Amino acid sequence: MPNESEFLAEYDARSYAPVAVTVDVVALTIRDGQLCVLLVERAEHPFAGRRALPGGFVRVDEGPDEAALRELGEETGLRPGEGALQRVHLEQLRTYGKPGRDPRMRVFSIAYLAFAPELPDPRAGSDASDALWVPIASARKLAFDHDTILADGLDRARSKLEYTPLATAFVDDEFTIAELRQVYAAVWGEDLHAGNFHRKVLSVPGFVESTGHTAARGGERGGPKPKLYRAGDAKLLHPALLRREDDVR
Amino acid sequence: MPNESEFLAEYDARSYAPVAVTVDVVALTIRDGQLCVLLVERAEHPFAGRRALPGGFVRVDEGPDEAALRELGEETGLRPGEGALQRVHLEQLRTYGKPGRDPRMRVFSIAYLAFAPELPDPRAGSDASDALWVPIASARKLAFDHDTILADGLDRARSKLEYTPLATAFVDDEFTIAELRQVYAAVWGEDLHAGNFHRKVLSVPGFVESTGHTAARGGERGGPKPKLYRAGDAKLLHPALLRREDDVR
DNA sequence: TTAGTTGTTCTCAGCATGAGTAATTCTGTT
DNA sequence: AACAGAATTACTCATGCTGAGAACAACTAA
Repeated sequence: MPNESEFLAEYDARSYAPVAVTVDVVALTIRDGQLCVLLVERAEHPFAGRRALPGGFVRVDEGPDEAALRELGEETGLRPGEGALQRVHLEQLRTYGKPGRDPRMRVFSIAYLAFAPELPDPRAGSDASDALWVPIASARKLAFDHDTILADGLDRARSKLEYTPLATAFVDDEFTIAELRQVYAAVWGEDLHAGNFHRKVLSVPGFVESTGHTAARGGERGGPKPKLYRAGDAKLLHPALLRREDDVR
Repeated sequence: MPNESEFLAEYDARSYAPVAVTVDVVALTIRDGQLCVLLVERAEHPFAGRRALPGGFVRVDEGPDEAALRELGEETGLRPGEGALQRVHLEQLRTYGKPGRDPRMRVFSIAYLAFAPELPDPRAGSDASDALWVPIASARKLAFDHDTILADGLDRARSKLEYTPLATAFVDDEFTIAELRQVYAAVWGEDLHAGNFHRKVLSVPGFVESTGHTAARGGERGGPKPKLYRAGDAKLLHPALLRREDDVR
């Protein structure tokens, strides 16, 4: 059996194949009741002028998770550890690595999915000035294979709402049941029965807990002052909040 | 704006960081009612003598999916396109890339999950002679971070049985309801109520379809000759076949 | 004040589930 | 040849969850 140093030598030889590993982030938020994704306009070749998911190289000293959070912070203009950025939920989606997906060289892209409450517009004049929130209906013809990545991310987001309390990542710390319902409506693209949703949310253990507070005022067009809730400690919803069969398609 | 060739030059400079991309496969099958995973014994440094998930480098001319299928074929001794290997279901699990997870260099490993019907033992004397099926209870202390990858794979497999017809990937082309039930029992590690399972499987549209045939003989210890079914065309089970809440934990 | 909207709670029928029972058909053994 | 044990399949029944609709009160905008 060869010794360890011989193996390391063989390794180094193989490793010099020109391979890059990047992260791309599908960052979702809800603005004005619409599900939106964070996109950047590419200034560089290839696909200059086209929109793309924010992303970049994974540095030698960081893991993919850290790289994704860093990229998200850079593009939104929020500092890591800064308020709103701490509330985002980040999870790995999947990795895309077919030969030819980047015309420059072999690139493996680890895609991430981020759920954020309503964030401020990326700061003008900063590095992030080219980033913007785009309603998903308008997010088409993206650079590289980012259309596919976005579609996969939306699929994942829609099904995660069913069996996890992730909808709470889209709203503020204190929220009303109606706000939570609007998250489901925006992500699933369908209206939900207000009464049944109310009953369901309150009956699933650990989904939400009461704050005892009441909102300062009712809805814009009327209605009583709703009660306020915060996220519970459940990681999984039991029983789940399932979509209607026709919508799953 | 710089032109494209200037960008390509900048790219080449960055790309020579010593980075490798591999695939690792969590291949599951059921043998004698036990859920088993395919493992190889490492002959080389590091972790020589320890067991590990089968895997290897993604070649320059292939995508990650192809690489995973090729590795699985090499380790099981089955040729691609050869009978049993065509029936395996293969899906990407997630990518592991924390610095230091491989002591030699920076390695990103794209993990795959494979579901296979009972496969023959890897051929002795072939390249795959060091591979073997191990009951998951005995698959511990694996090389690298493969314990984590295996655990993630099992989580995924268990929850996929709930809402997809993937259990049919563990059985032969024609199977009985009882065989299907034993798949669930083995993967979830709990016994299921035979009557309710029967009713449920037949009531979910597209899960199984009748072949009209009947098994040649009853169970080993008695019982009538069961009817035979084949997998239906559903990709998702509606309504899902949910685990009891206590088991999800 | 009025009209319209919304939060919240009920009611009710339908469906799915978990648990148990029973008829029937086998296999292996006495 | 008979028997015991076991497995498939089909039931029943009580319970709980769901979707749909209705009711009521609280509130906003006009």
